[in-house]
Amino acid sequence: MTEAPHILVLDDDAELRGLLEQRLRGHQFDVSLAATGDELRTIMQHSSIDVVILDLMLQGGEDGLSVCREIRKTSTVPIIMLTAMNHEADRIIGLEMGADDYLTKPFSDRELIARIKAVLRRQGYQASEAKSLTEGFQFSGWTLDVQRRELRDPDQALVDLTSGEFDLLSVMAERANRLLSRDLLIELSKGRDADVFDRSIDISISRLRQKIEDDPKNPRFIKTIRGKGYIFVSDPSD
Amino acid sequence: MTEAPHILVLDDDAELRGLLEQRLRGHQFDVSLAATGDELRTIMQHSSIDVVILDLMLQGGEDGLSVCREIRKTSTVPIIMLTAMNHEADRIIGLEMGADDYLTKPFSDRELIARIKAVLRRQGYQASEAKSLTEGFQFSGWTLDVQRRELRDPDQALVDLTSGEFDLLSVMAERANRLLSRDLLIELSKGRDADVFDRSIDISISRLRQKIEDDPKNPRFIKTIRGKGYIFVSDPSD
DNA sequence: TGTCAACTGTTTCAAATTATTTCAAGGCTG
DNA sequence: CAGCCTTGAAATAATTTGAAACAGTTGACA
Repeated sequence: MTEAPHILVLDDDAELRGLLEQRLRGHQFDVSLAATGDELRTIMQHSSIDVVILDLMLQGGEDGLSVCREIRKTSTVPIIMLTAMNHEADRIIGLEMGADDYLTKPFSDRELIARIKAVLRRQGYQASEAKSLTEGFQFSGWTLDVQRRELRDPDQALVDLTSGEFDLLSVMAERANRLLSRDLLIELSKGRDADVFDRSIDISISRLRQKIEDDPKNPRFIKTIRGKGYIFVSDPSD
Repeated sequence: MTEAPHILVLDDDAELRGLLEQRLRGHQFDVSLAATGDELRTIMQHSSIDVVILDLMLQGGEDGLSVCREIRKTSTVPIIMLTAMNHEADRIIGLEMGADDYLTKPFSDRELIARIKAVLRRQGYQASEAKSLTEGFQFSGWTLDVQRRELRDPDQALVDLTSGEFDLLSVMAERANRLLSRDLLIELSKGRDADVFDRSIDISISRLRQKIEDDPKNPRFIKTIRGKGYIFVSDPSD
């Protein structure tokens, strides 16, 4: 029996906070509320959060995007942004900053719940990301075992990855279905900052594709987003 | 089980308002009423609306078209306009302003209900607009999977789209059956403002047509509206 | 009805971006 | 220390995109 997912809501509007709390509890979620970025930080340091709901527009010096970016420095928790306007620019910016989905105000309970469940499903929710560290990742029959540092294909055959390739794949699998910039990938997988002409990630991606893609020219898993980076598409649904 | 779609009616004629409310409720819709643009704004800010029904002719400073345009700045909710005259110009103007359909007064319940159901179906009614980001779009047997960034034709064959083509098709599918200006398309799909002589969208459209239209010279999905822009028709009847 | 200007469609080509190969430096193993 | 492996820089190839040019269409207006 899995426990209820724990949702953290950051919004400076007390009324909306209360409303969200009520609705989410009604749908069997655990809920924590924060009015400021500081409160959010405190809560995240002390409890295990499964989804963060962030208002794009906060009063005071803060805004949702910088909070989002900050969360992303230390966590891969799914983030859903709330936006006032349904403007596609918001979407692009939000997703580039590392949000997983967004919702336009006003929204119905139904919509919100659907999105929460969708991001949880997409991230392969298993009781608070505890699984990823201990057991690894699964995608379309493949298994990435972080402990043993082994990758197995759908026939359970070992796929020989170099250390660097394994690190890159881990980092991407851990952030599946998100846009990942080259800079971020270099930082996360190679532990150094990228300089302006750093294209080493392209080479690593290319080598990884040769090993895990059926048809490396038409990759299923590692998609290129021109001008932005890459997305590792995992597929909990099949 | 899905909730009843929520219809918002804006009309300054109290009698017609009451009549519409009664009829719509009789057909299992949720109904909200507004007599002025201000009322409409208030309601839209606080509840999640699935269809707006707008009278083209309002008294006072406002008219339906400007209200329509204003709604379109922040929302993709389907709009049905009511017009007094059966004049083709009205229709064109209405579509230009972003309406999804229109009805000439007088009209029967049956017609109104049919139009409402039609726009809901066209938008792929599924808990308002919640579906788009997480699930994707379907049109005439085709499948656009936003998550995987893949397009499949009716035979489920993968259609190879470039990053830019995919983005363009996504924003068009998200706003299917609406007039989309070049400027809007550039902003939404390329995330930048259009220059005066920017015709990059034409080229992208042309390339997209080569890939998804049976006969690119007589496109079924992507229609050109001379002097205005393009419309993505999600379910061409011919 | 014919003409013309405005508008749209398509091709061509070059710049920008991404993919892959080649190769050498450095690391690791035996 | 020789041989093999890994990695990334440099070079090269391939792809994507949009500007420019040209072709085709449409509709206004004489």
